[in-house]
Amino acid sequence: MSKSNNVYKDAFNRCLRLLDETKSLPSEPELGTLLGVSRTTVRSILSRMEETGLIAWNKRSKTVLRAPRPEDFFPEEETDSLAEIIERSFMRRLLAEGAEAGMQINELELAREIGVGTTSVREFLIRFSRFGLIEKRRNSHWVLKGFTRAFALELTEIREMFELRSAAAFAALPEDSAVWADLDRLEVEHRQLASEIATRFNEFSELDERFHRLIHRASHNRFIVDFYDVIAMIFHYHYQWNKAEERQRNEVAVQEHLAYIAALKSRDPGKVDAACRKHLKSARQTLLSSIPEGRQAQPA
Amino acid sequence: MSKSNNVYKDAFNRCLRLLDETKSLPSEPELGTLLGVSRTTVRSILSRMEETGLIAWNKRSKTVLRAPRPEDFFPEEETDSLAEIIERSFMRRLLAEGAEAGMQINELELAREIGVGTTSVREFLIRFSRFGLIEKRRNSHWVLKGFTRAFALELTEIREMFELRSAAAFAALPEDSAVWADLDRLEVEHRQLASEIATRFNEFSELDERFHRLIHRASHNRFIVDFYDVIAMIFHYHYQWNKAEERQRNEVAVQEHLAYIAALKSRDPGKVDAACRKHLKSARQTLLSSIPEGRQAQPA
DNA sequence: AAAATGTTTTTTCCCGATAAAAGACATTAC
DNA sequence: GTAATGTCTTTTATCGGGAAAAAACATTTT
Repeated sequence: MSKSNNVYKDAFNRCLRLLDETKSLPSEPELGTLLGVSRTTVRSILSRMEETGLIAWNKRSKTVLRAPRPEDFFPEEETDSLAEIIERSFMRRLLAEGAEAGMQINELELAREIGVGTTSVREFLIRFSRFGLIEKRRNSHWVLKGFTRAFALELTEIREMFELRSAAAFAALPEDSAVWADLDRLEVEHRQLASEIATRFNEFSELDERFHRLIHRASHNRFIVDFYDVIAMIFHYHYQWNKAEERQRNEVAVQEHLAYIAALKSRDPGKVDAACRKHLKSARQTLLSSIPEGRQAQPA
Repeated sequence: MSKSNNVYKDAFNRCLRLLDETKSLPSEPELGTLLGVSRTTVRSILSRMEETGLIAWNKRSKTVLRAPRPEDFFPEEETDSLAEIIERSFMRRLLAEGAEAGMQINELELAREIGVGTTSVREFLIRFSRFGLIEKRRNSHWVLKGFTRAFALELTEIREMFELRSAAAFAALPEDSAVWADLDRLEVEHRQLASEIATRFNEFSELDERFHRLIHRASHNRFIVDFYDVIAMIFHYHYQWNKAEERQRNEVAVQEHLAYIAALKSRDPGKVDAACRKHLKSARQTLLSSIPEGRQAQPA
């Protein structure tokens, strides 16, 4: 078993959802673009859909025969890529108790525990290293630096530097730039979410990420844009395992975003700076307050 | 052949140079620390030294029998790690003519060309991706973004942001911090180099890196410190293949560094900021002027 | 002839295996 | 009894191979 077919399975599931909407499927290249996979994979999907009686397939005609049933779908867990599986396992360990700074990370042990080859674990660790949480000793093990208070402070320092600059660049964008329409759409989504915050507060994370990425993109600097990956990763996992006060936290953040959006639309540098600072400050507070006090770096 | 023994060969060569200085070698653990390798490797080295009549080895006594001869050394090219070999080959391609933005990068082709396994190339590309010059298409090839004017501008933008902040932090460091002694030493080295610039101008690169790293370290922020890797890599390769006006360029830079050092020692924030800005500005100019005009990003 | 389908080739992703190197444990020397 | 040496075990670095997925090429359909 050298490579799982999760790409196929995931695309198959997504394709099933398309069946509900139409009576017949489009051409193979079109489906490929739609699903983000190659024609090879599209044809595998169509083959199986034909076999299981979902469609009748003859060259260009792909007629839907019946609606998909729950058992037609591949199980969710089989649609994840190896990288995602490894990332999740690793993050669970990292944020769990007992993951102290200075700890060694063993590729072989990780691989065995997760049930994957060492190559995949190595590649993951190399990719992950840019988040600043682990460090490699040449020809030897990785060292965990730990999700410490220091890490959070260093992260937010850069974030604030980058976002203040991006926000200023955003506000200076010409009137006819497409970003203003994007911002308007995000504003509407924020208002909707604000009005139903009691039930939909957990949808904030995703909106938050889209909003900040839009702002960072205005910097037109790949290093700033890429750095948001670090922030997004930390927030994603950290809040996934730390639900305390989530609702109230998000309620406050939505309002801050709305003020921030208003400031951007005013295009007044002073107002933008103030609104941005205010939001970043409370974001930092939230992150810091959720780091256990005991989680300190060990002396080297 | 699964792994080359370049660690051993490199450490062996370095150990040979130690023979000149002493009549007998220290203990195995001590040698290990000195050479930065494990005892296992130290023992391999000692074995060979005994075999080739360089030392007499019996338990604790390791007496030097003769001075090392040129033929005792392993060839230089056998002491490089695979990662270094791949990096050099890749950078040569990248900075050569014809490496246009948008070009595809083929792991298999690279591996065959360099004569290594695909795994090593993959790992290299993942590590290299943080430099912002290449980008991965999921389940598909890498795309070259190219060493363009835009790249240089984005890089220097961050560099300037980080270095101004680091320099300010540096100047604010307490009198008894160890960095002031480090700075003094660097100042002496700068003065020495300045006085012999006509013959030693090519030693500037290394000094430059040590100087800027010292400053960046004052930020106490891992993201700032790590970002210097990007700068160092670009400067290293770029100047290696671009020797135009090297002497004059370095002569100017040394003087700027000396002014910068003086400003830091004055601990006057205004002076530090001015000296830092001046140096960064000329560094940016130098980098930009050396990028061929034709090297522009292609429309997506 | 443009765009689809059918077929073949190439590349990516991932595993298992193996030598190099590190690390751990046992024993000896000072 | 500390610190070295001697020996054994584990981990890392790297390759080759094979299935999944992409990409390229050939053929047909509209």
